[in-house]
Amino acid sequence: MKKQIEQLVWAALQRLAANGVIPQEAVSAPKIERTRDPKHGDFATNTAMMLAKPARKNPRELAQALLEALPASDLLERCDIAGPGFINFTLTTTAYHRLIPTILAKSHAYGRSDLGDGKRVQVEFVSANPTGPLHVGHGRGAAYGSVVADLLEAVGFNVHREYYVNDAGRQMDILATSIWLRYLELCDETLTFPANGYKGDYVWDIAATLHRDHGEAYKQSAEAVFDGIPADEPDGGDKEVHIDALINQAKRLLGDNRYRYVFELGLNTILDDIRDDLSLFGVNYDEWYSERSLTESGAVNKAIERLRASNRLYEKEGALWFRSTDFGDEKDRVVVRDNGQTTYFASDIAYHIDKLERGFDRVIDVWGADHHGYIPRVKAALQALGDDPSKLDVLLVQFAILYRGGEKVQMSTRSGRFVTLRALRKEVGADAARFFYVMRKCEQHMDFDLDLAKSESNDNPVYYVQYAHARICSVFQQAAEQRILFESDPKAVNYARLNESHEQSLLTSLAKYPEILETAALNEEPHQLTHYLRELANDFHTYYNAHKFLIDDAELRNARLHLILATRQVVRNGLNLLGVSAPGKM
RNA sequence: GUCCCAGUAGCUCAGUAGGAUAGAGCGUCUCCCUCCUAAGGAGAAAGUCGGGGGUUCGAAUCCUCUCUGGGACGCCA
Repeated sequence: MKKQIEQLVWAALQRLAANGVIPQEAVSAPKIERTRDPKHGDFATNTAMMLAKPARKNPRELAQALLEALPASDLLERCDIAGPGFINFTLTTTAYHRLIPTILAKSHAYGRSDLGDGKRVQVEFVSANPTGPLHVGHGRGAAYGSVVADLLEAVGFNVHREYYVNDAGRQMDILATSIWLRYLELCDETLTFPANGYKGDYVWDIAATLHRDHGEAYKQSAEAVFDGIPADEPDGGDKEVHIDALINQAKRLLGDNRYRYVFELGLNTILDDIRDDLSLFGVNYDEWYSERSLTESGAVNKAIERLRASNRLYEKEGALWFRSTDFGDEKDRVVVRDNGQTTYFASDIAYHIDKLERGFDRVIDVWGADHHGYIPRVKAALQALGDDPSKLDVLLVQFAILYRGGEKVQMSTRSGRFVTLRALRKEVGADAARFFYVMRKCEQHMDFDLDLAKSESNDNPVYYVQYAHARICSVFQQAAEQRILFESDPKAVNYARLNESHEQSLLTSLAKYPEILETAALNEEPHQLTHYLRELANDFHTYYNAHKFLIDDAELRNARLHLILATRQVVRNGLNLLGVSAPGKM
């Protein structure tokens, strides 16, 4: 509907420009918006006020000229000039009534568009290190990223969903070593577990698998393992030095093959768990991209060589630095450490080059807000290599801070004290969790009150929206049970009978849906959709309380039933995009 | 110290590519089930949009200064 008005105003502007009323160069796409107050009609534009200055005319006069140039349309009931020069458009009720059969015909496709023109967009999200189960912080990125991806797809982008698997690097070595030490404990060895090791129960589980499958084939005495290892932090040492020494010891004592086996066992077990967890959360990927593959394919070295060739690298204190300050970063960054190992940043450069080489028109990274300092250096690297950094958009998701009993819940993967996404899902359900997560703008800090989320109270807006859907289903259930006749052809219904104000506001809300999808998708703001659904549900519940649908007047009954059928379709479409179920019964 | 985010009703938050009288939910206070699910609805009270300047026909929205809170600033990943 909005688009149609836009086209009308655009045509009028062209006509005025052709007649020399306004300068051609001042003409731009008119801004049409929904009015807040129904007294102002359905849509309004401030175009006349915007053009008043370049046209050297009084805004109201210009508005009048614009109205006279407006092509005729059966969409419009009337157009008025109001206030300082607004033009208000009031649509005919038939325009709204026509919406019902349109929605029912389009069904699940109602609201979708081809705005994105099939452009290829990659959305990378979650990408948590596979060193432990996902926790509730990852959950927000998962819900947000997947809804953004779905929204973009709904407005016509070709979307590729990707998880970057950090399957190389020191954290993974720490995990492998932690598993092995727990395994030794299962072999009745007595040892002091390192302060910096992974202490979660899942580490015990993986160690138990190793013990069950291989008995004591991986056993070494605790004395041998800790021989010559510098002190841990509680004993006055450095925990980082301590754990690094233990990693080296594990590699030496186990040998390459056996160490690799433990490492892979840990990686695969946890990755499987993450895959399973996300899939049960309604989050699915097109690709799981391995960090290690970048090293193995030589992509990391190639990226470093390219930087070297473009003269952006220098050596200092034994390390190799990238001069990111040339591109606005605060300080230069290391790509190869003094011990010869490439940094995580080096892999990330290679990864982002690879993303652009794969031909995406746009690349979206969903990161935790703690990574914000990381953006300039990645963009700097892309720029240094002649890529277009504006193709990369990084969306930062603020942490969800958990509260339990009014107290902040401390989280740390390493210590094993965290609330997993899996636990949250089991407690509050995937529907409520997803809805909650995307209810807030991503850059907004979020207080996630576990007690509130756990209590299945009616405070939870997801129930409110789902209830609207279930209620409509229930009406049709009743109609069937009472053998009430229902005209099955939406085109054979007399919608002119819908003249209650409740019906009008419900129709207005239904008409807004495509507009909401568009702005929610283009601004990467899923919360707009959750708010919209709440309003739509509110319109329906109000209507439900004010009027009865299963009435004797067959003509009116059919009109009303089709209206709520269309409403159900839109509620269902919206919930579906959020990855939330639309139950037929509650 | 530098950077990022936030500050709107008692609480949690929408609204910000400038638009008409700033909106919801929760909480509080009144009402509504012989009626398609009361997990609902109707109504009321509640605001110096952190503060000061500026830009203009018009500012919660843009600029500037300032106050307050949260976070980030490794040859970690």
